[in-house]
Amino acid sequence: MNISEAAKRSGLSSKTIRYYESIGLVKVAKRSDNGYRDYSESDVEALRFLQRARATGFGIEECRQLLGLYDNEQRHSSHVKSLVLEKVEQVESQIAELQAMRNTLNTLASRCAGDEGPHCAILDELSTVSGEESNLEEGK
Amino acid sequence: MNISEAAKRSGLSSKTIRYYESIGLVKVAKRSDNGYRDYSESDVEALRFLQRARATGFGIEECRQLLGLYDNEQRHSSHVKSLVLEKVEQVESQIAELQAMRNTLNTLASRCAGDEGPHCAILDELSTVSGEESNLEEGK
DNA sequence: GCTTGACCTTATAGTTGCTGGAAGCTTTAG
DNA sequence: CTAAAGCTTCCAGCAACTATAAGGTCAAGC
Repeated sequence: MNISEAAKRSGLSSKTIRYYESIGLVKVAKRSDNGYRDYSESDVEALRFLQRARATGFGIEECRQLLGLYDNEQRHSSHVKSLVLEKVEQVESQIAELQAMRNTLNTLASRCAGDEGPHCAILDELSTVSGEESNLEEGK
Repeated sequence: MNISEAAKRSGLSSKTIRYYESIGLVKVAKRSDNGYRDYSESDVEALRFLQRARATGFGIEECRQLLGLYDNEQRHSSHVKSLVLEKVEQVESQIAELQAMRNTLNTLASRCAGDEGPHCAILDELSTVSGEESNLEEGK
């Protein structure tokens, strides 16, 4: 099957598939007589695996590891599990960062009248010299 | 003051300050006789504003808008507030995405024995054809 | 047989927000 | 006087693609 069919079935774009090939994340596709890439079902399986792993938050290099384990009959499932648990931690710390941001933003918004006038507590806070009594971080 | 002093006071790096100048986010700094950039207190104030806004989650283009409002005596605080509230929404949807990811990862991990054997539910799930009864998304 | 349009190919550049390094000034400390 | 630190500019690179250009191929319709 041609690349666009493989794209449709894997959920990746054709561009992304070529890109993954170019960085060696998937093996080089075999070519038809016309020079087009030609994919088999098992190629699509690997592509779908990647699509899922990426959507689940794994980076390219982590996908490379996962794919290596996927292809390795000698793997230990504990190894796979630890990659996943490590990723959970990373995702959780990202969540915490974003929550802190959201709290700061909400605090800023709550202090601003949001009217026709030019005075704005948000701008005041953003320009405040660190160390002045603003307590922005505390989300009061 | 020289750039490294401005960097220290604003919380940005010298590189970042030069970068902001190069993309027109801050006005071109005036130069001393030796060709070094020379910053005033009010320059530092703008830089600090940017440092805060970036840390609070605003992108470069959003910072440009905020800075425009900061410098505009005719602004309406409602305009600033709506920028902030829009950002809150963006941050919240990012949080939701990451939480979904985390749930998926936890579900994956919980199904994997994590032992010496090669069988691994995580790899099975990641390679499952969409539409088969896995219910990964539902985080069961 | 020819055209049209969809699909394929490669190669290159752009995205975001910086960071790092090279090569070459000036200034400062010993 | 010399060495180190600090400044300058410009170019490359990071992640993970996406967009664009310029071209080859294929299937359908006339």
